[in-house]
Amino acid sequence: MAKSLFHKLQRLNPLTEDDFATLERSLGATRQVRADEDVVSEGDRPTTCLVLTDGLVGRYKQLRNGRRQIVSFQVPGDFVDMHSFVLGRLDHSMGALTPCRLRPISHPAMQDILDKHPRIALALWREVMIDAAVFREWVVNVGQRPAYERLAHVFCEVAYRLKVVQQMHGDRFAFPVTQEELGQAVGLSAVHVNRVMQRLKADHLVTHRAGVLAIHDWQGLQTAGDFDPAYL
Amino acid sequence: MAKSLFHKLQRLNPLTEDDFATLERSLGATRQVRADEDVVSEGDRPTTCLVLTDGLVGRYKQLRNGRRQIVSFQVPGDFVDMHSFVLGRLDHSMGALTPCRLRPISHPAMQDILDKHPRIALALWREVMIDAAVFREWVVNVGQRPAYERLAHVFCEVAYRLKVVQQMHGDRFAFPVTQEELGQAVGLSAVHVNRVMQRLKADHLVTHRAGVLAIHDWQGLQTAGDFDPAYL
DNA sequence: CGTCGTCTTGACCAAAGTCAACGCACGTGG
DNA sequence: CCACGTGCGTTGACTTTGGTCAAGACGACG
Repeated sequence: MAKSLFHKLQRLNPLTEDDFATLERSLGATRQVRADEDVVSEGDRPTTCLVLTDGLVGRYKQLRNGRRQIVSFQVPGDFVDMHSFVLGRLDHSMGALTPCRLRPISHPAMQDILDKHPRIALALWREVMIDAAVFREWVVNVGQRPAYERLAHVFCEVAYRLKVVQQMHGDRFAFPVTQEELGQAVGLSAVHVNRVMQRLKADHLVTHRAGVLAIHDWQGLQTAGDFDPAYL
Repeated sequence: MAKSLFHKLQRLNPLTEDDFATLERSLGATRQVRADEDVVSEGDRPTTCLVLTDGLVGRYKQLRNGRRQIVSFQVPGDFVDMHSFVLGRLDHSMGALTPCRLRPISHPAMQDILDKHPRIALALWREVMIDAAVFREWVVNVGQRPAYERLAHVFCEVAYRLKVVQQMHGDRFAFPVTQEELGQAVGLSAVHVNRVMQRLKADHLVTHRAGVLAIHDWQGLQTAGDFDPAYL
């Protein structure tokens, strides 16, 4: 069983040995996706739900004018498309930002879990609701905060979520994302992201080098980003 | 039974007479909320879920610096806080933008419905997932679209959702929202909203007067707002 | 060693914000 | 019934934030 998934679910609703055994049985063979490839695409009608076990994926929407907006980052342990189970057709795409590994759960198997394993079901619904909370927070971030706060906030969120699944190592974590992509996540141009990153570094809050993000002043970063993890 | 709720659920997953009877029995006494009052507040731990039967409410988050972001509009027929059922504590507030009427369903009653009435349950989960899709679209809207498109897009969305619950009358619907509030929804200053509204009017797309929004060119508005209802 | 993608920098530009004043409609109280 | 206050919409002048464009540096990799 993927370790991240374990930590994640334990936090949402403690599960029994038996629950985990059930999950393990329901998970299909690992699928690998190369960086910059789509995991799923807008318009797809998947027949499975996917669990991200390794890597970083970006959920995004492509606009007609060519721009794109990343609407969330997904980290290991995330059930990455519960909507496909309920809604069928996807309204957005998900792209691998790094090489990824995912494991599917067929929709029937998912139905079975929801029907017969209430503890897992509750954990899953909690996850869905928290995802929604994350989207709301992103609306706030992009809608109201200036560039500096905006970036600080995203870093806090990702760090916090990675900590839950034990993917933070000390004050640093793997975050091999270009400034272009960062810009697409926070609604800024790559150039502006660049300048703001320099300010964040000058203020001894974070540095981003060689695909790893190091947080030098966690408290300061939270303050700068107006970050409160209550929504997570 | 509230008519909007009926139309809404029929669209999400057709229900039987019996399902509706169950719902009707589960709904508590109507609660009235005056305009500008909060329906629920951040930090609350409600013991009921609420169905909006009349009026318009804005889901919002207040920032420490005093600004606020409206993250969605809720229209009649909406189950307005399913998260309270799953998560307990609210991460945001909901304010009545107009006088509102709401009917509660206690959490135990909700549990009962989800356990024993799979058709209703499915409709509800679809609604939850569509809400999430709306949040995603708002991230896109606020993150990538210029002011003019942004406003056009929100108008399209609200119109579309009101149409579903039969609250559009011809090309117009009640939308008694100040330009200040509109700005809080799309991440613009009230002054800028004002100027853009004038352009929208000059372009014969919409007019907003006396609390009603009239759409003069539905096709044009959709194009201007880069609106595609696939996510709803 | 050269190429490609990303980061960096500078000069300039445009969208949207801010501030302040004024108009207008509505409601309240004298 | 009028005078005034209040909230909202409107306008203008000015500022700021962030966008765009273009060029150069840097670094990984074939």
